[in-house]
Amino acid sequence: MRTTSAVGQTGGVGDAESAAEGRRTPQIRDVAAVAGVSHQTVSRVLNNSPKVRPATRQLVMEAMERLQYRPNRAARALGLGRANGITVVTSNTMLYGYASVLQGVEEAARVQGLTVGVRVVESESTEEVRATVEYLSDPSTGRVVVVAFDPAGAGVLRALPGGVPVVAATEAGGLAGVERPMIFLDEREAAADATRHLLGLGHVTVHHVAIPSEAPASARQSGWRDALLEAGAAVPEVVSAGWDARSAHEAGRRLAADPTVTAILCGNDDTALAVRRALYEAGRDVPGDVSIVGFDDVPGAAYWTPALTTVRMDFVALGRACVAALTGEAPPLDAPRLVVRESTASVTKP
Amino acid sequence: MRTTSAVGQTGGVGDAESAAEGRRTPQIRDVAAVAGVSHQTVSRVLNNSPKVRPATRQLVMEAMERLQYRPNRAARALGLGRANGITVVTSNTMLYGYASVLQGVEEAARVQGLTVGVRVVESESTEEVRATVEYLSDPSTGRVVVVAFDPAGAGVLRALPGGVPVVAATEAGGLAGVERPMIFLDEREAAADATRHLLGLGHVTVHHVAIPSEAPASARQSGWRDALLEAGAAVPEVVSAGWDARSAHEAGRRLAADPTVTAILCGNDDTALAVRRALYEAGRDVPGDVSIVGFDDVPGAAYWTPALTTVRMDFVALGRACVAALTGEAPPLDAPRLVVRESTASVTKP
DNA sequence: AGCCGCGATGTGACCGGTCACATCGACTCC
DNA sequence: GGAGTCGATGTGACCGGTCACATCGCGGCT
Repeated sequence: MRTTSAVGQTGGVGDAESAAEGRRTPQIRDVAAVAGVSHQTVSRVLNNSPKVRPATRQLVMEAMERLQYRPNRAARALGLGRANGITVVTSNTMLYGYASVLQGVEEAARVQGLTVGVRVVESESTEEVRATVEYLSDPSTGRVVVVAFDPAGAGVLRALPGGVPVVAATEAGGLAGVERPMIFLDEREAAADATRHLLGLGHVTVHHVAIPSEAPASARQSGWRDALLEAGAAVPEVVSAGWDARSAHEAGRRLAADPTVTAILCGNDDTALAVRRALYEAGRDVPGDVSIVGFDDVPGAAYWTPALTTVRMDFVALGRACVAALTGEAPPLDAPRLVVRESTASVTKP
Repeated sequence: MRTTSAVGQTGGVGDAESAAEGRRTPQIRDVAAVAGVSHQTVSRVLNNSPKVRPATRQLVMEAMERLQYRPNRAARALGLGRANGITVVTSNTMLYGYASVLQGVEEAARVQGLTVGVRVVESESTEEVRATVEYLSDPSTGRVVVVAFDPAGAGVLRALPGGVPVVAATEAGGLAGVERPMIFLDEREAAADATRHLLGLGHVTVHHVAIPSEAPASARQSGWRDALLEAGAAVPEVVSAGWDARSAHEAGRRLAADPTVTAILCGNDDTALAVRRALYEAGRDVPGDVSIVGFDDVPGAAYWTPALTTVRMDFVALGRACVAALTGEAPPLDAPRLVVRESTASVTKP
């Protein structure tokens, strides 16, 4: 790729074009020569500067088209001091919430002509966090979106040096003690709605299987608790599960063993799947014997058997909002909403 | 970020360090001054060149540590001619197979110190493909992995100029008429195994719900067909579905309406979910009345009710193999394997 | 008429790495 | 003992954009 620049050697427009049509990939100076302007004017056109006469802009655009010019992102990043792109830091790319945020970021970034990078932090270990922060400390990294739904993401957010332009997608309420722009879906009220929905069906109380959370009590959990207290219902002990199906299944088994359990609010849909399985194995029907509610509304939830009652979380919009916050003004997000389907029913027992 | 270089102004090691400890982010020339070597030697250390004496290397490393030096990826990409990273081109980031490949690429790339970019092609429209190819035509893009499971990805692969270093993750068998390195999971035999498994359970024949495929007949489909022919069973017409649950559900309804259907091989697990739902709505039990088999083995499949018999596809390994192919030698991939669970059973009807 | 202001454009240095080639010293070989 | 060789290191140009600042031309104002 080491080549010689034609600048200063071209005698005129004709020469410039023939040189540009050679093997070398054209650069702004070639475009400038063909259009009969300076390289700086070409740069201005590339950056949509308003200080270019329409006629000149047209000339430059035609030259770019003729030469099949493609801007070099690396050179731009170097000159600019930082890349014109967004790096998404996440602890996972496959789980529904995380993947959806990534999807939203990509959509929004692509529309604005920004590149998208992905960096996974596998755990909250000091070493992992340090390596990730080091990676992001390169000033040419550009803007960053940290998906801080869990300790790994939160750890990166806390350790990030001040100079890095960042927005975090967090759990509802944000992260305590972090002075960074944070955006989140507030499902607290929806969790309360779900709990009230179950109580309204005649359940004496509602149990909760919690998924990992950075805060001591997630919004899902506090919405649930408040609705129970408000209704004067007993607040059962929270059962905790991890992200994996196995631990959710184990949590489900514990609840299935207790005959007084008739309603369960699960931390997410994946958890609900495993809990439902555990209930099935214990011979308890859903929703005949036990009602369950999930969180997220994964694409297949409506096609479960029975179809899952859950809270719809628009993580894609969350991702888009993060990009908006990084490049301008973040729009307000719609609040998550309970979607009632078939996995919840009235208590049938005497 | 516009700053002045200290090169040529530093009088000695002491000066160099104090200058470097100033506000400016250090560059290799600062590290060189502190270590008492040339900037080129620092560059060699960064690139693990064997031509550096261990003692010298040690000196440079200490200087980097002391100055908290972070290499600038943009500058490196510019000098090198291309970025030291991998861009994943995919039509989706949320569907299981696509997300898994991305995960695998990220894992492998991170280990090698490569950056990972994501670019979504939403459709196979000329405009979308053109924009994506243009994006990738920037020489500073670096290496590319195209996830070509569908027409959109395949379109990009076909339109990509020759100079771009690329590897494609494709359907089994690769893409006809494409002269590019292609890597894939060959599930043909597993599809045949699944079909034989069902026939062995006493089913007269097996129906197939196909998901979108770039080839006229996917490996899943041909493995299925061959196993049927081999056993002398009738080959029913293939029912096609899209990626969305709705179309899979519709396909399921058509099959559920036919009382002779007792075994269905679904194009993937998501499809199986919707098909199972359609069977349920028609009052047909799984696996009592109808046996179903999926493809992929999504994380929750073992926790379905009934647990899904499916073919395990290691897409993460596929992603890792793509990176390996781009940076060295691609390892052989394990063949997909049928995992028998609860959704398949013997025919009980008289 | 002459001066000023301002929009449009041009000039040259600069971002922070890498590359090609020069240099230097020790060691081998005849 | 002098020339040749080779490994380790240094020097300066270069990658392709952007930035700060200079310049140019033209209309309005006194």
